[in-house]
Amino acid sequence: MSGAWPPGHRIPSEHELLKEYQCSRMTVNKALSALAERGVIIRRRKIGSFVASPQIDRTVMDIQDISTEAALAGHDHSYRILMRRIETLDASTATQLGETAGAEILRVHCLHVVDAKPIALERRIIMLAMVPSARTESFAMVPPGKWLLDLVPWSKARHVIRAFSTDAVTARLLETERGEACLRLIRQTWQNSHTVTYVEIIHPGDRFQFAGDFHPTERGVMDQLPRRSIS
Amino acid sequence: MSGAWPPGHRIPSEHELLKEYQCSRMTVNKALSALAERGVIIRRRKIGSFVASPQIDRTVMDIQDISTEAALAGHDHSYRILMRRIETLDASTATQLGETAGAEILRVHCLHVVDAKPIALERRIIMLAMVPSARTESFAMVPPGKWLLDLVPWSKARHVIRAFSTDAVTARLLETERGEACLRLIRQTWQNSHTVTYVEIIHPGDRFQFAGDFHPTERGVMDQLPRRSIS
DNA sequence: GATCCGCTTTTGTCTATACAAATAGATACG
DNA sequence: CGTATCTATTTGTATAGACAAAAGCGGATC
Repeated sequence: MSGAWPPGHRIPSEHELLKEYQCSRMTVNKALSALAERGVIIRRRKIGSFVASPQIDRTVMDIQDISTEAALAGHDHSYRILMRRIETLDASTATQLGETAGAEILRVHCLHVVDAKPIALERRIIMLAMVPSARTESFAMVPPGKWLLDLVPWSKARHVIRAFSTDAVTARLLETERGEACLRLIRQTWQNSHTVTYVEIIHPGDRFQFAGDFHPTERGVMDQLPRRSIS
Repeated sequence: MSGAWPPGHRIPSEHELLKEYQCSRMTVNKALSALAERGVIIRRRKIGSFVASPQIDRTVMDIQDISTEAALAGHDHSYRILMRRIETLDASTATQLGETAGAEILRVHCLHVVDAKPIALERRIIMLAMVPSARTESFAMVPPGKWLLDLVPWSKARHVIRAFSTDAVTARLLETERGEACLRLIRQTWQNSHTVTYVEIIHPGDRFQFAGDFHPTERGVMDQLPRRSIS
């Protein structure tokens, strides 16, 4: 990490390292495997281990549930259910989600308020086949995001972040100017290749950002600190 | 991952698993440690291992160099250097970067064009103390992002994604409407706690998004596929 | 000269064993 | 009853040894 060995430089073999550090091969191997997993080095049998080119900037972003996040940051969070309706999936939305039309869904719209300011507008679709208990849940006590995370395990998630100019309705709800730049986070969550939920969360651009740190060396690539902060 | 064990459920101890799977404890331990590193389970001595609550959605985003990315996607990429100037760091920028004022920097502005459409406006600061060879580099052949990645190893990076309404200058360069919502990616890269480069990349909102997938189970959390796509 | 075979190096993975660290629960003690 | 100590369990980490898999290299064979 000092940069003394440039990308492509061959690092000592396990055998050389175990002599240098006076430890067993398993120990050296574990360390090098961890580096390889983090993409710091590349290893090939018979060839050796090489410093990887950091061509690809990987960053780990924690995109948390809003209520949890606000609580962690010591902010006051509340929310209001704007809409809650059981529908069947129309053809175009079904295609978008990769599901079949006609499936029963629960549509929930929800406005999140932190420190008396609207911070997010959440538009969510919950597949009732995957989450039957949502049918009778009012979300009066627990917001839908948190409720789902606590209850339904998921095996795959996809996040997309886009920019978005507010339309009149969104601007009014978020108490911003119409046309204001917003961040739009789209998340689809699956369990065994079935969609569990699809959610669009719109954040006012002047009050929100997503952040991620990447430190290849520090213990636990996944154990990094702050990701998304309320500004 | 099937969901049969809900979050908080205690999974069998290493000793029970090695009996079940007829393998050594090291093998079981390696598997469980890998799951713990990915955040699928939580392990505590004497207590046991438990299915983690997937409260925190982690997503890995590859935020690549634009030219590399365009090449991968089979798009035609070109760029134009708009400005290239050696300056000294003023007080407010120095504070922003966490560096000391007066340091020599190279400021480079660059417009990236993919398939004849402007796709990104890059405003970059390179710390000349960390990258002395940048002083004589014209960036005529290789864009600054790629040039830096190939040459200078980094040990830490921070990414911030924000929404941004274009001002008149930016809108003209990106050939969009003024006030159009844009994605603004800010990246600061360090080498041993010294800033190497700071860059702001502004993407037109209608042509860009950031995406990330997360599959906790699949081999290599870091080996996932596409992150940022040109739409 | 081309192809195949075997040798060597290096990583990948497993086993069996050992001891350390954390800590819940039981026990002893004041 | 409260506190300290002991014990058992479970994870964390290390060692030494073994064999497998990939792949470069050299030599034998045709």
